[in-house]
This record gives sequence, structure tokens and C-alpha cells, in this order.
Amino acid sequence: MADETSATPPLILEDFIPYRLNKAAEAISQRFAGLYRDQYGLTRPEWRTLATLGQFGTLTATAIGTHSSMHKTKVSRAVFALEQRRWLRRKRDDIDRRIENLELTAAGRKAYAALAKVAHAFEEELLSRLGPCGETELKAGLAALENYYR
Amino acid sequence: MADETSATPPLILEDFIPYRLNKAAEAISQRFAGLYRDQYGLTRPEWRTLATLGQFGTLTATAIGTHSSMHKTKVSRAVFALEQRRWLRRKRDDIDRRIENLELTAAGRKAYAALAKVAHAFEEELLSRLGPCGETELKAGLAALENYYR
DNA sequence: CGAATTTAGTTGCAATTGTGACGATCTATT
DNA sequence: AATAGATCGTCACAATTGCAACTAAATTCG
Repeated sequence: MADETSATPPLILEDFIPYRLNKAAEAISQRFAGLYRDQYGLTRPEWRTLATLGQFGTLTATAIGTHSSMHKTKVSRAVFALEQRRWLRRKRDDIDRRIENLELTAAGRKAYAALAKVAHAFEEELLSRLGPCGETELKAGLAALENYYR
Repeated sequence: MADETSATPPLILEDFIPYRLNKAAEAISQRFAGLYRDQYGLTRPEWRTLATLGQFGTLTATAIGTHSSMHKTKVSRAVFALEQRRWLRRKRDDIDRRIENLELTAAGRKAYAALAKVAHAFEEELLSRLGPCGETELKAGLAALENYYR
């Protein structure tokens, strides 16, 4: 072997799975974020908090963080912002008074319903563009990944 | 219809493609980032810059940003950091003197080679855990996505 | 040519995010 | 019951990021 350095396998970023995954996720997220940002002025942590609460009804801040993998200060700030909008209410737990039980107000539920619709439409559009085959593959691939890192 | 609000389809985050994609990408990225962070103290923008330069040889800062979708200030700072380490050199272009041609030093190429090896190993491990079927599905799914947003 | 526009890269500043410490409360152990 | 340790949420502060203005240089066009 004449030249050692040229023998090292180069890394082709376009083929590297973590890179591709990141870029795809980022691209899709940006598009979707545009919708809730433009229509409702929501940040990403706020949207996630809203969506998590909308799905589960009543949760603590910690539970929201655990479920949506957000740092607790992020959740704390998102909760504050949503509270300012009167989209959620806090209620101190009577039994464990460290805990706040968070739930959406009527206005919050209304916004959530509208955004859930937007989200579903977005996903449907995405999947339809992938075609039935792409959809199956993507879902299977994601499932395989989830199985890996969980 | 008795109750209008309950008729809105709830959004199940665990099934929502953008959410799943994001979580998967984040999880994989974190793992991989641990490797170059712990072993080399590299940040993510630094790693991306190193990898892009390692792959393409000589590039301008703008080209790195375009290729790796990083904001130009991010690239600027990453280039500065890598320069401090003596992992890359700048050369003013003789024809267009606004431009800096960036290239890795010997030390930079050495680090790149080592990290490329780590990256390949990481990817191989990941794919082997997915199994041949998961690998095919994931790659097909990613390809479908890339085809969508490009 | 020479003024206006565009491009490359940096820097200051503002917004966002993460870290660590904190007060309050609960639980476990003795 | 009392002390020690864990947990919940917040806040001050530090690091990271993004935006906008800037310098320097090239290009366009009258």
C-alpha cells in the first residue's frame, strides 16, 4: 500500500444515516412549524406542550417533559406562555402540593382542535406525496428505528 | 351530533410522522454526538464542518453552509474553532479575494480519518441492529422523504 | 470609468436554550 | 417525630444561536 491516508474510507454525508435523518426531520419540522407559527404565533415548545396536553387531558409539567422529551425549563416557559394566552390553567394538586395539574381551557381546546386538524392535513399531504409505497417504507423504517433506540 | 368538540380527531403524537421523525433523528444524533464530543471535544457545527471539508477537500465557508444547511454564522464560528486547533487553514483566493478557500491540515485530516471510521462503525452498528429488512425500509423511507422535500 | 448592487465573511446584539441552585414539599429511615 | 434525601417547578446566569448591520471586494450597468 503506497499511501496510507488515501486508504481511509471517506464518509459520504449524503449517505450517512444520522445525517440524512436529521436533515429530513429538520426539513419536515420547518414546514410544519411554519403553519403553527404563522397562524398562531406558537413556538415549537409551546406547540408541543399544547399537543401533549390536548392528547392526554391533564398532566403535570414533568410528565409533559418526559413525554415530549423537552427540558423541564423549556416546559416551564412554554406553560407560562400558554397560561398568558389563557389556553391552559394550573391547579395545585391537593394531595401533593408540589405538583401542578395542567389542563387546557376552552380556548386552549379550541386552538388545539384547530391545530390537530392542521396537523392531520399536513401529514396526509405528506403521505400522499410519498405514495402508498413510500408511506409503508417510511413507517416501517421509523418503527425499526424506534425499536432500536428505545 | 351532540357534542361538537369531542368530534374533532385527536392527534396521537406517537403516530404523527413529523414528531416520530424528529424524535428518532434527535435520539440518533445524540448518540453519535456523544462520540465526537467525548473523544474530541467537538461541537455539532464543528463536526459537520470537519466532515464536509473532509469529504470535499477544499471549500469556501459559504459552500460548507449550503451543503450542510448551517447558518453562515455557525459555519464562521466553527471554522474559527477548527482553525484554532490547527485542523484547518484558510487561503485567500487570488482571483476573488472575498473568498477563503478552506482545507484541512494534516492534523485535521488525521482527525477526520479517525472520525470517519467512528462514523462508519456507528452506522454499521445501527444498521445491523435494524436487521436487513429494517435497513432496506429505512433507506427507502428516507429516499422517499428526500424526494418529497427536495 | 464610476455609482449602484451583489456577495463573502465577521461581529454586535437579542432571543433562545441549557445548567445549577433554590424553596417548597413529599417520602423514607430511624 | 425528626432528620435525610428525593422530587417539583422556577429563577438567575451562562452558553448557543440567529438576525442585522458592517467591511471588503466583485459585478453590473449607465
